[in-house]
Amino acid sequence: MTVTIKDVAKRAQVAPSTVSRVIADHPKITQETKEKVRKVMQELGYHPNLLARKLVTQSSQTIGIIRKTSSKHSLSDPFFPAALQGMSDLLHQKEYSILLTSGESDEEIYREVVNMVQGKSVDGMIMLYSQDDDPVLRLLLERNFPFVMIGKPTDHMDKVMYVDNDNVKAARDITEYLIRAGHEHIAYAGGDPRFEVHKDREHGYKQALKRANIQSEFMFRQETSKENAREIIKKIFDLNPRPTAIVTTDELAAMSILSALYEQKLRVPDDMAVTAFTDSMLSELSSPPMTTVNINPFQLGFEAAKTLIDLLENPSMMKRNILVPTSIVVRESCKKIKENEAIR
Amino acid sequence: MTVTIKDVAKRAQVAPSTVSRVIADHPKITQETKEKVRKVMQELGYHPNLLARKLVTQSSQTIGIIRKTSSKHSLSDPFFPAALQGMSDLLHQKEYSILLTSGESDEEIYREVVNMVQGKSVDGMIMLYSQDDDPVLRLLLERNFPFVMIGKPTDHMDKVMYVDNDNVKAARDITEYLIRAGHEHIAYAGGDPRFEVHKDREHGYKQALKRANIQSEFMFRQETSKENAREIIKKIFDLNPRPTAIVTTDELAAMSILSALYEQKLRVPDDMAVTAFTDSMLSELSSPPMTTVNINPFQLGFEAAKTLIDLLENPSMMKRNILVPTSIVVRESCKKIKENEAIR
DNA sequence: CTGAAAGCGCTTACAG
DNA sequence: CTGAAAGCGCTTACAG
Repeated sequence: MTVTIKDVAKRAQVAPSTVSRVIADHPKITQETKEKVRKVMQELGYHPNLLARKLVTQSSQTIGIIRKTSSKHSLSDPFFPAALQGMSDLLHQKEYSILLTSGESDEEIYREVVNMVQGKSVDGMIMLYSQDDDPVLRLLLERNFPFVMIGKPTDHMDKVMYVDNDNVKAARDITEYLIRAGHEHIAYAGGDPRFEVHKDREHGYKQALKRANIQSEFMFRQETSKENAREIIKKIFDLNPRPTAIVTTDELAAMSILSALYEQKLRVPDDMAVTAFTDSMLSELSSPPMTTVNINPFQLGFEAAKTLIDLLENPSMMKRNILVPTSIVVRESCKKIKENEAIR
Repeated sequence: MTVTIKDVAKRAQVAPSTVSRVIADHPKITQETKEKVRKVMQELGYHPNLLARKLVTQSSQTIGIIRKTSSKHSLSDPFFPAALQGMSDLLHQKEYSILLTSGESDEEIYREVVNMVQGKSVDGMIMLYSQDDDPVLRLLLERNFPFVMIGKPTDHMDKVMYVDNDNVKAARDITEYLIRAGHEHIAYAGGDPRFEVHKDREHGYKQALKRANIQSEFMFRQETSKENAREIIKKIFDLNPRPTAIVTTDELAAMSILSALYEQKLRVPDDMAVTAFTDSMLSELSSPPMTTVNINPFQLGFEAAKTLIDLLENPSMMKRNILVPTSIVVRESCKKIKENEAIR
């Protein structure tokens, strides 16, 4: 039923190997034969079987993407689609396909990765997270399998290539921005510190306070769902002195906080300043639009893919890590504290 | 370097075919041989080469997902990740992998699909959209290639299996909801009517007005970016009589509208009622939380994948289309118009 | 219950 | 410049 290289060869009266070379546009085949063979391919509607090619060339031209889907939260977080788009852009350009993990639990994901790696389904992998003591990371390292991490490895720093923001700096910057705006009591609502990214951002927040000689520190570490946001707001407004600003570390968290404040009829930025991370359209479209750390998720994805492809094309390449710069996009969710108010 | 079935066979002193059967857990192999072979597989760290298996079984155990990435807009729209998660869940359960298209333009996407289909990289496809006069659809149909569409086909209705909401009804429902709340002048801000989904929703909106004997109709069809939203709001407030409610057809559009209203210091729902579609976390987290048509995107993805797998397992199965029910989730972005006001 | 052989559809040294 | 042959790593009738 399906037409193979042999059928083409027979019809064109050449050897299968010649057809194969025509497909590859091998320079040593005459223009004449090429044309003859191509004509037959047309006629027969021939299309190469990629599976067969992959088997013999031992290369899948496919990249696996490992994502954590654990929290329901992350489903709507714009980071994933943006980073995916960045990877997708570069990989498409290089003619690589994208294979996605679909597991929920850590064990499932681990098994999928084993399958991809050992089953030769992918030539390389991109990890979309960095986590303490991660079996997936260990496996990749053990097998010496090409991969790039988005985020900073907690371990084996010298062995893994990664693409990341300077998250310490990013969080420090936004905190300092608030300090410059006159805020002295600043709360932090971040994520699970088992993930490196959150460790770094906590760190940056603390650094900023320290440098400004601010003693008070208010950390909230649970996933910032709407319910948790309510609690956080409640707690914050019970505090004395109470924080006048909240640093959050993703857009959904920021929106949850905005929402909780709205419920309490508290105004942003008048009653409370709020900042976000990521900077997708959400920050622009929220009410009020949010002042946000733009971490360039598209670029993170793009550079990760690029680094991985470079590595595959040149396996002995020097290890290199890439820091994608961040910037603060000022919108309307923070305002200056008046001098006299700042002192109270 | 890599250990193959032959290596295992040699070490276990059996034939390669036996090893193959052990892997497949063939019932006619003695427990004894199975154990012996499995032990050797362990020792050698054997893992089957999936590529080879796929070539010989002529099945890739992979599903291709065709998505339009054209508009930048769609990058943050929560529909895609939610539907992806639904497909992912089912496919993972059935041990299928997911291959994503990465093309931007229609031509690129088309070429990718040709490659997947002809190159035997996927066993079936899921189309995440339905569009007029679509070459991709034509190709799939011509090749008689198994696929399921999310959305309603514009053509060849009898030949394509699809999973969809009843979008006419969904839009009618939400419009009627507003009418029941006393709104008489209701604007509609929807998307490009080349996509079937938008045609249907326009239709539903109009139906509701007609049934209620409402003459005034206000349609805005451009992609509802923040800028367009500003213009829409401006136009609406110049209208006389002016609409008191806006039906939007996705969450980002709704947020844009909310944002434009916020800029003008107009209050929702007091000055304007706004409704959304999809119902991800966004509708819950916006300020105010939005009354939304829940289209169950996860379920759409899940059912599409399920239908496709059923079809692959039983190619002669009866064509079946699935309608995923929608419901209105009432939150705070609409309120009743007072009787006396409703009359003006 | 197990083995030998053929074959999935390609590519790539090796010859000539 | 082109062909014959071997091989990528599996699976699956066919025998016995």
